[in-house]
Amino acid sequence: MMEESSELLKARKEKIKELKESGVSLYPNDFKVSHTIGELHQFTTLSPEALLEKSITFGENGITFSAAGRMMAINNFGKSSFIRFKDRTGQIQAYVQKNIVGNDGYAIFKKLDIGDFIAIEGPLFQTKTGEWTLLAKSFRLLSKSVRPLPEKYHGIKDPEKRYRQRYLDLIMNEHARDIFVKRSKIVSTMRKFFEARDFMEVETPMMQPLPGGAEATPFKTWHNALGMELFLRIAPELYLKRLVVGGFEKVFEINRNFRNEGVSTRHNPEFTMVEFYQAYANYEDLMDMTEEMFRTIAMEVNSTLQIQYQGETIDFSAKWKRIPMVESLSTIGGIDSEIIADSAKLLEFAEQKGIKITKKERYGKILTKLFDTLVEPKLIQPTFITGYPVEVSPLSRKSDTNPDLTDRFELFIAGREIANGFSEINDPADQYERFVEQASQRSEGDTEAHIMDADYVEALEYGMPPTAGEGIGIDRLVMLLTDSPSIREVILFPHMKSV
RNA sequence: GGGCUGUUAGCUCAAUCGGUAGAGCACCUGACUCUUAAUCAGUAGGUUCCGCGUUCGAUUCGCGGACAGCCCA
Repeated sequence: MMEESSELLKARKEKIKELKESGVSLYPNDFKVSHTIGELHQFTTLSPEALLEKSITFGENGITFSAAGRMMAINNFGKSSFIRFKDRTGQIQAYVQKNIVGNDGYAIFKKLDIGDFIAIEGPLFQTKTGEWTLLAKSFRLLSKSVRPLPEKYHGIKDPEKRYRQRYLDLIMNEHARDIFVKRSKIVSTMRKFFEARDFMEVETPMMQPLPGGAEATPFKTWHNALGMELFLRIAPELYLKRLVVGGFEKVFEINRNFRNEGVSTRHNPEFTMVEFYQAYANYEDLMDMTEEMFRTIAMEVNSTLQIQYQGETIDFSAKWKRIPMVESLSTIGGIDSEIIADSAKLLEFAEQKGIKITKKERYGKILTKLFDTLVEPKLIQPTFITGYPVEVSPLSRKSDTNPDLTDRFELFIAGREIANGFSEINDPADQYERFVEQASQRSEGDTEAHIMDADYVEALEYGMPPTAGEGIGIDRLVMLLTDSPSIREVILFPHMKSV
């Protein structure tokens, strides 16, 4: 890359040579800032009493501040210049005058470029338009940039470039920056939410000998020293429940899962989930807790419970609906309840709708597929769908009132699944049978069916307290709270094909 | 996996019917000590994503490929 030689790069390299010859250090490492730019702006809003108390004075003879940041704009006037520079907390203007920094100093200043990191030392004053500005008594180059930044007004727009060179996106697009600041806040708020409820954060294996806890195709890898195949985890679920067996009654893990699937506006092969497990709780307790959590996060991040998402207003405040899946198929999906009740008619109906059903797929799976296409996209407001069929819920506890259904829910917002929770199976015999059933579906060609995990069943045989657990897709939650149409907007470095 | 669209200067975008590829910003030179996308004058900057084909001539038309965006499964 360095040997690339456009006119622009040549011009910068020439300047670098001249700066070096003037004895200017291009990459010094000894400068200390006194204040962030955000703090400087705060000072300008203080009352006269507060300023007096802190001994802060403004104007040409005011006290000296030192701030540093990346130069974003230069307006040059021959013998003086206005510049804009920014740090993580904001942007401020500085005024550099030849008669203050001297002829030699100004000559060096003129060789600096947009994109360079600079330190300014001097007092704050107001320009004739009232803008607070740092008057440069002195300045210093802190780091030279060699490549020009994207255009100052239009910035960088090409999505491919924004994702591959995210640093440019973050420098130029305030909105992109805000998304990731919010993302960080969402995760930290969530973490505090759990800690306040006596949950313990844990880390379980990302490399697993048996990939489990979800229905998905895993990535494979190889451990040389152990001489064994390992899989990147598709979910932490089974390990977290082993911890509940071990006596950690409230645990959570916020981390990456990996699924060997295509990429889309909703899918990235690695994505972040929180999973949490609580002993002596059931799936209904978790629905209550989920509502509370989402409200807490929304208030912390957006200061409102009315979420604007892609033109829709999503209301987090009202009590969220809880609808059994079978009921939703008629009331929302518009399927006649007689058809739903009859397995053969249902199959016929699904085929009419163009939904592919393999011969071996059972009633519960057909229900789920119909739900995915006819109901899910219509669930805009937060809605818990409950009562998932046993066939598609190999880790969920069977309902006491209907053994074909499980004590499970999924949460849908804006037509997307965002959370999945259930009362856990703690009967080892039941779990073993479910695994056997999954294995048979696997042998019939369902490559995503769950793998028998005898080690996990053994753990259950030592006894697990009644427990409920849930997973929430962090990326999708961030999409919602930042009004982002694509998952790539909320992942710093989304996966792209190599060029 | 399928369909549609896109790829032109560092960035954002133009280019008529197939006829010497342009602009703004950035860069460079000059003027300018209160600008706010500063202004004014001038200069320079191109593998038009890659390959093949049609043609006297291809950014433009055709075929193949790469990457990306959107939609669908």
